Amino acid sequence: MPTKNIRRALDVQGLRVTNQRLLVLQVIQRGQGHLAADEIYRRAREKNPHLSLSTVYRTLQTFKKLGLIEELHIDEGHHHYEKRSTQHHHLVCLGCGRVVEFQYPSANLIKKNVREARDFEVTSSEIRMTGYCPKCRQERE
Amino acid sequence: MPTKNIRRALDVQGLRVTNQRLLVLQVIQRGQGHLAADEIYRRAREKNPHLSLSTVYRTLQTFKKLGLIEELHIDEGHHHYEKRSTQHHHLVCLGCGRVVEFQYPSANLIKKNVREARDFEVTSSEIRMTGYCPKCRQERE
DNA sequence: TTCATTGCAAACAGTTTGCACCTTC
DNA sequence: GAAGGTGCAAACTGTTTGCAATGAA
Repeated sequence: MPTKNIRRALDVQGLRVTNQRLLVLQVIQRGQGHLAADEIYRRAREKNPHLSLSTVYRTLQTFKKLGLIEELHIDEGHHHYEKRSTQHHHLVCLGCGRVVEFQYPSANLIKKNVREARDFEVTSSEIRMTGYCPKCRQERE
Repeated sequence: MPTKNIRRALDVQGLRVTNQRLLVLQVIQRGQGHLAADEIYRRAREKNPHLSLSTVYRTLQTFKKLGLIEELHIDEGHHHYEKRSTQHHHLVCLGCGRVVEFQYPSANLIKKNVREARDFEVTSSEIRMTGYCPKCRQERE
């Protein structure tokens, strides 16, 4: 997402464009999927060692509300964030913790069905599977 | 699940059958879906006021490992637990927090596809959607 | 100049752990 | 009697918040 769009997204809400916000967003964009807050913090601090962790959290909440990023509940204990993009889902290996993303086009169909069957306005959906990747499966034997 | 089966499940692992474990499991079984740890604690204490919260947590971990219950990541901040039963999924209302369960038979198909496409041994899957229930949708207008 | 935003430290919530005592087998 | 389980309090982890200082508009 070019800077211009971020500016607009913030502007519309009367929010200010700060270095911290631009930096956090940059980290998330470069980070290819599901970063935890403390990892975002770590990476962002390489560029701006003054950045505080609470700013990271506040920024993440802000971006979430703006719809710029999505919050995932991949594993226990903490959240992950990633930029909002083409819908994809997550496959979590219980052995090594690796997270594989996969597309599943008919997820939209499920969404539509649920909407109709339950009269629920669905704003987001996530399919999350856990199991063992080929490598960990081998090691378990 | 009758007591006999619980006993066996524990027995097989060399684990002991204690009042606390039976009590926690009973609460979960009666609790019809997704209880948070502190709610389980609250309910169990009505029967045994001596029960400690850490025992509840330890018991939940034990049951999870045994496959007697499942841990869900429905919302932020804390986990939910429910007895392992017929596969169902969750629809979370962002307005009132209500969680509606729904069945989705073709979830198994997705599972199978993912297994084949990714060579991933899938042990569990959850579809989680967020949105607004009819009531909250009305109120938002 | 004004008001949103930040950094810091302190508070929180949920969960885990060490240890002495208790219970199941 | 031995080993596993429990209760308690204290520790931990991830996240949030109050407040004074800072910086974008």
